[in-house]
Amino acid sequence: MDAFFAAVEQAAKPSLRGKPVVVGGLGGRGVVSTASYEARRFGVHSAMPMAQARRLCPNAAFLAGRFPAYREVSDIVMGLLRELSPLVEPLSLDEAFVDLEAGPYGPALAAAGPQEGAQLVLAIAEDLRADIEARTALTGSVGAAGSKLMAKIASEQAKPDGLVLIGIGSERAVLSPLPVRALPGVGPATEQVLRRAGLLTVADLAAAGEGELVQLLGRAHGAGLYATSIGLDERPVVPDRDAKSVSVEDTFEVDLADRDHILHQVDVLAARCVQRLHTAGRSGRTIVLKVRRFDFSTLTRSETLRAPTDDEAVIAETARRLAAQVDTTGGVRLLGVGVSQLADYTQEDLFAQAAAEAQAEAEAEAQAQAAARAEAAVEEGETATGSEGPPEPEPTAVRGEDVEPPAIRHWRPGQDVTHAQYGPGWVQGSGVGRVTVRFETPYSLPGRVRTFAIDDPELEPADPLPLRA
DNA sequence: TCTGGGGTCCTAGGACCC
DNA sequence: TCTGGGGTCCTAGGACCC
Repeated sequence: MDAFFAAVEQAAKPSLRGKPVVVGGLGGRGVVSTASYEARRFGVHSAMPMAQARRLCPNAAFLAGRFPAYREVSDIVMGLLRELSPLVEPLSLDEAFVDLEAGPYGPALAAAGPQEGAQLVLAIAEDLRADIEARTALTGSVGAAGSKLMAKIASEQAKPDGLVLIGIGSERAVLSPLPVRALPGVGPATEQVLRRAGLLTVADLAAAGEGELVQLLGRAHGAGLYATSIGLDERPVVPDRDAKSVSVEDTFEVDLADRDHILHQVDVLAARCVQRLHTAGRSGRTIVLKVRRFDFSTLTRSETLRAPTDDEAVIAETARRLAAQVDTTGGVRLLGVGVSQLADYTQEDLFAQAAAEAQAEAEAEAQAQAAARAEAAVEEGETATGSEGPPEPEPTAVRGEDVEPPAIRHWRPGQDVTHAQYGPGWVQGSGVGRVTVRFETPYSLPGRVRTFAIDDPELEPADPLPLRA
């Protein structure tokens, strides 16, 4: 999808169509998620600090993201892709690989010669783009080719609102003149290494040979990049990848200096992480704490438990223990809590959990016996919570902590609202006790603006409207 | 007004084991 | 007695992607 978040905003908000729109973190430390093409003309791009974006393009609309709305659109688009094949591999909310040969067009594609095959693929892709536009009011771009690698490159060339097919056999001709940076997996660091070795284009990489690239970049990266440079990519399209980790993190508006403050935030993050873990129905063995200090130096500390857990108390306690190990003098800019080594069950799966704990205990006992000769294990702090106990892990008591008292209403730019008298609209801005709302919908003409007191009882948050009625 | 948040994969060293 | 060799797990960090 083209400039996805910004395009959703423009589709939802008629007054923003054709105008620069920047979606991202609006706080002092925010960065740009997506800039509309109008904003890109001013030099605004993803990952740029929001402050810089405001300097470059002060007249843009700066909006906080509305992820539920983006997910709704994404679901529609992914659904259209799944009509083309069961093998759909999403890369993000707005991008996916589709293996057409595995779908209803597979037999026709297999039977067709190269020319007819290409024509058929182009026809499928144009139909898809039309369907996307009809269903979402947004434009998408399609890259078609014989591998993920080339399809990705084709889609880059197709943006915005385009379609590019790279024919079988023309891979190397397309790749050769590209700068190395155009290849997936080549970021700033790799580009520098290659540039110092005099390798600027993909043709240079192919000419250098696998040996030299491995020398420069290491085993996996070097060999992978060489294969890429000659257009070799056999990776299958893999749908439904299971997540391998779950994490949450927060950058604070002001660095945290106080230890108790830091530990409290670790608790808050652990609770959010566990929430996500529960939603996913997973548990994990390794707890990771991430700390970014005042000077942007970033470190992680992790601890692997004997068995997977999704218990908030265990995860929070572990994260706090890890936090106690790091030097936070000077202040902390970001904290994160994550869980990896995920397993497929939750605490509700008592059988599975009991089995895992029994096994873990058996292993621990075996280890203890093997180590019987050695010194008394001092470090054993892990409470062996007996799985015999009353199997009643109802999620009752733990809740209270993260329930905040109803705060003063906070209106975020871009947020959907509805007014008892004026109907649906969105927050254009707020401050000094007032909130400005533009009353328009995806299907209306550009609407007009009205200002209210922030606690106006007639004004309420609302759900996003579909982009197509 | 410097630099988000959620991920993936790879490397490298040390522990530990056979 | 000069300390092989390989496999796996754990930890920490870094590059990269959207």
